[in-house]
Amino acid sequence: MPRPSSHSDVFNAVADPTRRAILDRLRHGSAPVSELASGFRISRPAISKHLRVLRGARLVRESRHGRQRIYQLEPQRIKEVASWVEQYRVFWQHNITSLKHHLEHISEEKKS
Amino acid sequence: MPRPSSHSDVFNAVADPTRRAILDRLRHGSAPVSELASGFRISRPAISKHLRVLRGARLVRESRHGRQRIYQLEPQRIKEVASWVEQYRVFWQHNITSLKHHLEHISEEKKS
DNA sequence: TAAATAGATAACCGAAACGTTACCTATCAC
DNA sequence: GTGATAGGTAACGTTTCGGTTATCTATTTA
Repeated sequence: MPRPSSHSDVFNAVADPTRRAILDRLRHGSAPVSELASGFRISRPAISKHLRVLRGARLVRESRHGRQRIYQLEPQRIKEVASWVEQYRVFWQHNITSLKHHLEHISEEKKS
Repeated sequence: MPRPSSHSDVFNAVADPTRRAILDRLRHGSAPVSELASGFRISRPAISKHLRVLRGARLVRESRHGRQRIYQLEPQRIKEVASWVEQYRVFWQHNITSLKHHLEHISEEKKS
């Protein structure tokens, strides 16, 4: 019995390399679907599905201009990933002293 | 024809909420499997599988002590996620001026 | 109005993900 | 040695994912 997986989860949206590539492309400016699709060998319906996931996660926004749909980066929710990751920074910086202090700080918080 | 998906991909490993919870637990210190599993309602084999994925992504390390296997955080590869996310910081900080400068800098790079 | 273009949706398929139960191996305690 | 404990592996089922082709709608252009 698998979990619902929330479908609008940012971590999940960002897990796929094609979707990350789309976001990376959008960092350089908004673009219509055809231009986004041109960078990949997969079919356009496949791109449409990826865009739907990105929309669901509210990582992009769609606006219509004529028969084109312009996609735009909406980066606010990437902060969720950023703040999760930040909690690990002290660990990979392998400054033993600061790590020790950090862990001591945690156990202090537990006590209170 | 789905992509190979690399299986040791950090983004993929981190996409699952149970695996993130395991990593979060390990930030507070190493722990044997039984202790890691006690926080979840899913079966221990399921936990074992998640741990295998985390090992595959080299996000954790296993060391054996008697019949216990102690899992330890190995946070170096989270840097990959961090550096990807960092590229978006300028966007969510919605400082229009800095964003404009940023995009101009990009187009300068394109020309060269 | 008719044809072309931009793109989404539907139906389908194979593979992977995630869970389960059953079983196996290794170590510890009696 | 025997039983209990720690934890991995195997086999299996269901759901989700990521891709495809075919079809549909909306807009633009001739």
